Amino acid sequence: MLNTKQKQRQRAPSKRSLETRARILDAAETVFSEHGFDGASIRDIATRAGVQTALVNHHGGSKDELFFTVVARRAEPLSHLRVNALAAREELGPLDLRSVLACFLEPFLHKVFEGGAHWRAYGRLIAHVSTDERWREIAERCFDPTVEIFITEIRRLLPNASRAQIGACFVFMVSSMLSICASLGRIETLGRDQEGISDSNATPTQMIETLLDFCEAGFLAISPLKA
Amino acid sequence: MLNTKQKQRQRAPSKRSLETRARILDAAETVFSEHGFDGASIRDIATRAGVQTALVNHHGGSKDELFFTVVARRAEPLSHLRVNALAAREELGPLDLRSVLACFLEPFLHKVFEGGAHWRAYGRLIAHVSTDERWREIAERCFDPTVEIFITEIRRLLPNASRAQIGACFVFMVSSMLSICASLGRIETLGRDQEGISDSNATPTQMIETLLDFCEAGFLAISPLKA
DNA sequence: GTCTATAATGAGATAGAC
DNA sequence: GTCTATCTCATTATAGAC
Repeated sequence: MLNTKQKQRQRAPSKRSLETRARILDAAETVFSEHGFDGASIRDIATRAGVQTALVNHHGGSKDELFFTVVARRAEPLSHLRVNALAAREELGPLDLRSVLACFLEPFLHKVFEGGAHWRAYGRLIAHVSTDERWREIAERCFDPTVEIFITEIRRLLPNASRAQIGACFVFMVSSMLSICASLGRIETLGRDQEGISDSNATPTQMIETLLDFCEAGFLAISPLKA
Repeated sequence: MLNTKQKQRQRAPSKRSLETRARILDAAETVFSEHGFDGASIRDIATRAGVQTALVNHHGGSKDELFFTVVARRAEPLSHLRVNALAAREELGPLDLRSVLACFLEPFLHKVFEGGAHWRAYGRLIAHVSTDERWREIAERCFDPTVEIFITEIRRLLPNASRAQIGACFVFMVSSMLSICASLGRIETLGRDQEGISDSNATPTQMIETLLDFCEAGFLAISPLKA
């Protein structure tokens, strides 16, 4: 299903073609994020992009290929942001656990909160990808190389935790991170009391801090300090 | 979409009818859990149940109604397991945070790990429900009454944490719990080193303990002990 | 590259016989 | 309650004109 070979382009595509392609990918990102893979239709995508359905196939290939392209498109810049954040932090002195987790979580969540509607849609899209075994291969190809780098750092910082525990906690952390994209409304609902009164407006910054507090403490809890 | 009114039954359904209905709901549960709502087809469900497609509509109503029925069917017994666990634990003495979280997480995860293929499928199904805003209403009706009980207890135990923080952490916890259903394979992959060697076989019991460690510490981290 | 038109398939739902 | 047969509609994908 995931035949993702690139077509050999004979010539550099025209500017107009590139714009159309970008519009189609943007539209696909939005529609996939709202309805999931099966619930999205090429027609919806074409309508939103303002083109004909045939053009979606022309630029995006099959529906499967289009989905992969949309997920992969932002995965690479995201990976760079994460790795660069880690490298920049390493310049400042020895890494601690919280910094490592922050370098993984913050680039993504900053984009989701402040990167505009496209990144917000992308966040929901990745939440879909993460709950469907069908897209495991996409997740592995797009995200696991970066994840391995961070897990290696965490293992170094938590030598007394087992690999299985660290792997499990990393998945817990990613799921929690994605729940901010997929379930923000639910977080806000549960943050109110029965009269619907919230005792604090949860800003994006506060939400990221809460997630970091939660995950940092969670990782430390599985690492017995006395070996 | 979520018109869930019950048909007025004129007569008690026959035993055979009830069995057919159960087979259809079981099949729907499996197919929905594997392909999501949009990816599942009434025809798949009928084939798996060994009946004609018309029978699926007859017993399950529309596809939407069928989906709601499948999610709600196990939500009620699950809610009772959770509330009963909390009540039983309260008999033994004052509640602590870990016990409250365990009474929420363990009934579900015990069923997922030991309750057979149906509960395993149900776990994956709920993971789907939780990442799709479209099913918020189902989640609220089926699960939020129980969630409110547990959040009330947690607030009592963590008086210095804000409601917003507790709500967020509860969503993190639920997401982490569901990741065990939806991403068990990914947890196992990330728990190995690059040679594919795992340093500990993660049993269900160990995984539940890891999740409890992670979440308990996470909640405590957002509760400043000195007011 | 872009469009119109259509092919080919599969979907959910239902009417009506038994 | 169950089954056969079918209706109606939406889907992906492509062929071919411009």
